[in-house]
Amino acid sequence: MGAMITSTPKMLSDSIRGAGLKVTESRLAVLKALESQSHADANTVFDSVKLDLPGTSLQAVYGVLTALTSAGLLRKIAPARSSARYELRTGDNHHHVVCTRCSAVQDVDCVVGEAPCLTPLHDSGFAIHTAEVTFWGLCPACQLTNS
Amino acid sequence: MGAMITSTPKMLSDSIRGAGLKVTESRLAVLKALESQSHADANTVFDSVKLDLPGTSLQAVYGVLTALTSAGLLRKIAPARSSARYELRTGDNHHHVVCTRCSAVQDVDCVVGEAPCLTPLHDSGFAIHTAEVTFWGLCPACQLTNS
DNA sequence: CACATAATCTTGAATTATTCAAGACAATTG
DNA sequence: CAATTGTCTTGAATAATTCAAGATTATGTG
Repeated sequence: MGAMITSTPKMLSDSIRGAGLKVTESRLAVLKALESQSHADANTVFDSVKLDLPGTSLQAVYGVLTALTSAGLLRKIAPARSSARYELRTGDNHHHVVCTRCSAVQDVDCVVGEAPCLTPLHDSGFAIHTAEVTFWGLCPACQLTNS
Repeated sequence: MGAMITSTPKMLSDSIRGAGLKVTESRLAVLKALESQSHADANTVFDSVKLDLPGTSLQAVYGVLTALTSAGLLRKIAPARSSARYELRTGDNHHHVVCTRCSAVQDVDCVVGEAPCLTPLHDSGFAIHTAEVTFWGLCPACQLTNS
């Protein structure tokens, strides 16, 4: 579960280049950060990136996250009440559980396997391209806290 | 679809009181606004409310929306890239389609009837109380616009 | 119905996440 | 290695939302 991917720099470079983007230190660092810590928000990614590249600005991280997201390398999730989170786009079909209290995010596989809820609708008039399922609840740690 | 509800002031008052809250002009006005325009954000609700109660502040609207939401009278939805939207809690089980371009929101019934995707999971360790499905796509109007 | 009390609203300001803009700099192409 | 275009840095702006203090009001009680 949440198996940590450990890509080589070359693999990361290739995926960035393959998406038609220039390969930069910042982009490599952001991908690396998200490999070790999925569902991180911009600020958390920023903190990780700074360890390797102290000169990096928060705005650069925002730019990289936006670029990689629209290139399809990252997936952005934005649950209510918390800042946007990012994860590597693995291609598998999973959803998220978000803690109502501390905003912790965890992956969950689709309960029903083939994701029937995600079947595109044709009667709405919308041209649907994505579906997203978010579960809300209390994470194990917050269940132990009273009130 | 999206059948407009037209409650009497008495009905609205009763539901507020029934939720253990004081009945105020602002709260009645917010509920009334959301009856005629579902999925409105705080600012839109504010504009509607001002028509009846010119002295109302935006902060009051935020307060009312928060109070009514935690009392269970409203449901708050917060799709990525757009501000939070509110709708009357009707008790039925429906989801939302959000336009990727203009952020329009529309209700959709659960594709599979009994909402299997919403079955609480027990293996995640989370105490799940809510599930939310959001579809993303282009609304009919935006499909006509060229990129 | 007047009062007390606690909830609610108003006004004004602060926060947080995120985006914009202009110029400096760096990655790819040839 | 020079040209080009994309990307990053710095500095500031925006938008949504929240906080705080005092004024006001809804509601239960006498």
